[in-house]
Amino acid sequence: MTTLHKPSPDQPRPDVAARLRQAGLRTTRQRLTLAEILFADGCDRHVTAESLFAAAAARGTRLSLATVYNCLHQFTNAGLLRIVTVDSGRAYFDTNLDPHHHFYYEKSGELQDIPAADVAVSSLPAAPEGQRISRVDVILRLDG
Amino acid sequence: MTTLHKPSPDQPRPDVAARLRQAGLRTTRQRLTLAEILFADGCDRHVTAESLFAAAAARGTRLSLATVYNCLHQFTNAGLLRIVTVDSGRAYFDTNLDPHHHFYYEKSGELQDIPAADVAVSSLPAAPEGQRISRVDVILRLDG
DNA sequence: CTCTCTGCAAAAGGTTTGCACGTCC
DNA sequence: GGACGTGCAAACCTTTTGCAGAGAG
Repeated sequence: MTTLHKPSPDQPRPDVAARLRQAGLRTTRQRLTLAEILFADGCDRHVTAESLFAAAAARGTRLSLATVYNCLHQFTNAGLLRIVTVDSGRAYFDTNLDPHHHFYYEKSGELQDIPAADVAVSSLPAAPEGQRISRVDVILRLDG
Repeated sequence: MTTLHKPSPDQPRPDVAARLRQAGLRTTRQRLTLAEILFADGCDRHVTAESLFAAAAARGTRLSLATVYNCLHQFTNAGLLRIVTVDSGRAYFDTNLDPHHHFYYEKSGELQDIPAADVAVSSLPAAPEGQRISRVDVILRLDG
């Protein structure tokens, strides 16, 4: 049996904990909570620091906003998240690591994935001398 | 001959002043200075509020950063500029209004235009129900 | 003369940092 | 026990706002 004397609301699933360890991150309570929210069901998520903080608060975990920022960057550096830049003033973090693109609802600030296959970028210019293209971002802005 | 008694360093060219008036904006000293920097030579420019502020200061015009922000938004609303979002935390303004895309040098923060013709986006997904695609942004991120 | 723009300072986000304390291994 | 993470508050940076005074038409 597992630890029975601590029926916390953010009881981590083993795969989430393993995922953190594989990424070289210690499995602290706060990281497990955030990882659980982000990765547990395998769905693609787009979060901001603020929205993730709210989600953690909603499930009863007490942690500070600074820790959310720290964890988001640690997860990003560990290759568990990537940053989507669609708005100067707010950073979005995306759990979907495969190449893909985004719809951005400018009114609501929502993001929606577009599978890479749905956008055919058939020709690209060469990178300038001495440069390497690290990523191709396609953003379809929706004004409705 | 034109006004000789005022050899100011930001003597506006007539076309810049006309451009402001056509856009429905009063030709104030500050706007003329900024418009001169942005539009005078017809080259495409990418500025941030801070860089434009510095450019204005460099040519000896005294104006406040808040005014630069105000003017940038006024120019944008008047259709003289557009915003390029490549970095959450800083807004770039682009004098090139034609459809086109961007190289973004992540190290230096520089932007470089890519003509629309150089990027062939041959298929796009349909906009979600009730939505309209207001813009397609393609950003090629360079890490060098 | 009126209406709008500007300047300033202050506030408002969002994000980062420094340091003492706590906790994972 | 030692290294690493966390919490808090304060700092930071970019951007916005409110209001009094200046300038354009």
